[in-house]
Amino acid sequence: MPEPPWRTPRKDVTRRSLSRETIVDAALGVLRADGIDGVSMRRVASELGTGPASLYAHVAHKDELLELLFDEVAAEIPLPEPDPARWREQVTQLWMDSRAAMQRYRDIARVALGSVPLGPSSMRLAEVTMVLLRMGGVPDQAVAWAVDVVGLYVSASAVEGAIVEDRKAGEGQDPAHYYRQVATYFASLPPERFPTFVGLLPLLAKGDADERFRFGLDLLVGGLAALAEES
Amino acid sequence: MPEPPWRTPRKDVTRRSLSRETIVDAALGVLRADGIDGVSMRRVASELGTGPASLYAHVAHKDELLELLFDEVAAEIPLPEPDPARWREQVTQLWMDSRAAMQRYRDIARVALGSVPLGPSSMRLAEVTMVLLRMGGVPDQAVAWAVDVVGLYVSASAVEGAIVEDRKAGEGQDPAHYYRQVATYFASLPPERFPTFVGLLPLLAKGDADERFRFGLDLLVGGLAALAEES
DNA sequence: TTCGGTTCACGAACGCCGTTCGCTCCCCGC
DNA sequence: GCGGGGAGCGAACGGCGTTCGTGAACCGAA
Repeated sequence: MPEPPWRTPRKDVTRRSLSRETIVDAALGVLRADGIDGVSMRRVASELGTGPASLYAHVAHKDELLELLFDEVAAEIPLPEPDPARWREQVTQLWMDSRAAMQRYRDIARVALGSVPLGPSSMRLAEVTMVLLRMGGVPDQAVAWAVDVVGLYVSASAVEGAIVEDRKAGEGQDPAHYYRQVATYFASLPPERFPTFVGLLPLLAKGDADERFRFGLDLLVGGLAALAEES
Repeated sequence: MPEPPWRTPRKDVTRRSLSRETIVDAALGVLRADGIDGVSMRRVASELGTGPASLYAHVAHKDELLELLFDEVAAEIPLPEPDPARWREQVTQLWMDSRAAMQRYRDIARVALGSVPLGPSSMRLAEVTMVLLRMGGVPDQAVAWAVDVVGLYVSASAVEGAIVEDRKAGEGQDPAHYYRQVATYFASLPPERFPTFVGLLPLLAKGDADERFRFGLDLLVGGLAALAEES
């Protein structure tokens, strides 16, 4: 039913429609579609049919929005019911799940590396991690530091994964193109200057991102287990 | 000696004055002064008395400039003369030196996490790392993956260090202000929801950045050494 | 020595960005 | 019924990376 033309047109959008929640939801959508660089105040606002200024009533600045976003992702990480007999398996799984959750949201991990995550879900994650490690007999000081160290490793790995994923999809259409480029570069290296590197080339490319992540994770968890035993 | 006013004024800057080297030098200066966010094409150009367009004759885009910058920093990392008897000590030192070099240039480490460093100095670093690990008897596949994993950890730790450093210096003048803020937040956490976290609070704050970095590094190197022995 | 071509320098502009200002208008409590 | 506070938002500020087109400087050939 069209309005008579002499009526002053009213916005059909219900007023008071914005909220932290709707904003974060919209931002999550943009994040999934275009990655963290796509998440601009303007873009999120236009997704909600408004301008960037409107967001500032609900969010102090972009960084705050990004932290809310990260915590939303952290909320998706499944937390285990701590079982003393399987602590090692459980921490490993928890951290693999953390990385997987970040990977699902492109390069959201960059947020974690650009600030100390202090949201409720991030804190719960830290709490559960500590419980598991303590249960395994890891010394308290090591527990405290391990949360930090492993968080760093998991986030960094997720960031790297997102970059490679983007590079594969970027500009060209052939996902293998990026690998071929790097492989060509490596193959062109002077063997007399980089003998070991060139010698290990086939092994460098081996394994997918998950395997390589798992390798580092096992080193860290193994080290923590060793600390637990010697104490 | 002033010019007669009827002469068309000439630029007193010698033409052909720009080069990759002068640009990278200027950018390094900005980096030290204002961190990576201060390094904009405009800022670097104005440091050289010109406009941003002039840089594009020597550098394809900003990312390329940042990679050149990173490699310059990597060149400052002292490389050891490999000694089989001291391989473990030497890798540890090498990685601590890597982190220190990045720390000297604020948040340059963000560049390493935002791309795979392939510059000559970065490659030399990888080569030497591999030589040391192989010398220690670490299995080849582990050597190949370890370069990646440890690089991630070192860079991530440097990024985190730079953030904390910036937060300490940021806006307020009191460096302790930031710590007090975080401590207050932690102290306000409900102990019934985060019992372990709150219980370990004193230990979380313990140790400076170097000690905490060293902790994670020892976990990784220890894990690699264990792999070396069992093979 | 002159002349053409190539290369570098660079002013101006395009289309983004985060954030602020100030105005309008709605909703809630009185 | 009404006043005040807060949400919504158009416009603007100052910054960004990058491109385009113009012009000056240099170099080799004629």
